[in-house]
Amino acid sequence: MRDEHISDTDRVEMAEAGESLGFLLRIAQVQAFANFHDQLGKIGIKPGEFTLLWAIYHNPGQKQGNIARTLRIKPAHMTKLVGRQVDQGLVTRDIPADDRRSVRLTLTKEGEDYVTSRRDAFLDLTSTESDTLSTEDARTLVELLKKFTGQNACR
Amino acid sequence: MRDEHISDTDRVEMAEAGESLGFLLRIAQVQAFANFHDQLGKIGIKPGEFTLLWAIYHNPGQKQGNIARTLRIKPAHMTKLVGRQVDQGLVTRDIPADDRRSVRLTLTKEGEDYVTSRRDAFLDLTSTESDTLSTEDARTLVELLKKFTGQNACR
DNA sequence: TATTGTTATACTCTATAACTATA
DNA sequence: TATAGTTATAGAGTATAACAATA
Repeated sequence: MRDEHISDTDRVEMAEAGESLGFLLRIAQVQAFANFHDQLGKIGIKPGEFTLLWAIYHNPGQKQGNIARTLRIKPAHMTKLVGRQVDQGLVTRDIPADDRRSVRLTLTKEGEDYVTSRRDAFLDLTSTESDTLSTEDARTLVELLKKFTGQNACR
Repeated sequence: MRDEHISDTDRVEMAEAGESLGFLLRIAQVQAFANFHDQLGKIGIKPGEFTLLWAIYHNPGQKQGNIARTLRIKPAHMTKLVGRQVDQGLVTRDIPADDRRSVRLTLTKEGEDYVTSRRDAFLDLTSTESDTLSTEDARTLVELLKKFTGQNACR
């Protein structure tokens, strides 16, 4: 099974791992973020941070835990992320009377302005990420990823 | 465009971002790694670490930089990763006479044993990652990701 | 001058567990 | 007892820039 030779070209062979979903997803994600990051940096957006603001914008008053689960952010990290955005004046925390354990998140006026002013740049990027794929392939890829992650299913 | 209501269910709406390749790739990767990590942890494998050993195993004597580029590992981080594996006695560095700037990586006997003993467990996991997809969909997804990342193209 | 890799620093994210307070 | 979130700590990964050695 072992490649019994010394690599003499620049081509790196990944054997069975080259067919692995986990491996390919990691590579693809890093690649998508490379484009993403380059562009977003210019307009002062960090992917993770903006995605969180985006989620709160579209789900005002949603429970912190639900947003964290959707974005696959761990509770401990979520606390820090939210805290940072509260400090920046972009987000407010509210403790609802009906369940005083939970925290509901809403954007401040500044937070809304932050999102709306960067919305177009953000969406432009997320839609033009796939230079190497045809429109049709990109759509199929997105649909399969949605299925895989359950983002289109009820939770 | 804004959702003008207070979220009253646990469902989190991502609007246009829910169609974004970057967003979905991140979610998918975290999800794939959750399964992956749970299982691999039991047999003492870290995904990134094992993937690097796997790449060296299949490309003995390959230049460090080429492997790093394939795995999308940054040079600075690669130096540390390789150093750790050299310290563990799994990898050896060689400076070739024809280009004394470069480093060629090879597994030691211990490194080869490490990979071969965990090979089946690793491949079992990478092939059974996709519970939520049909075999056909999983195959399509893998092919599209390969196309997107250029893993099947020459470099 | 350009390339290969190293060092150093700071930051982001993850993993884990112990903890508070509420239910 | 279970759930929602917090705090604290350690580690993994990334970004960046300055650097040495070699081509």
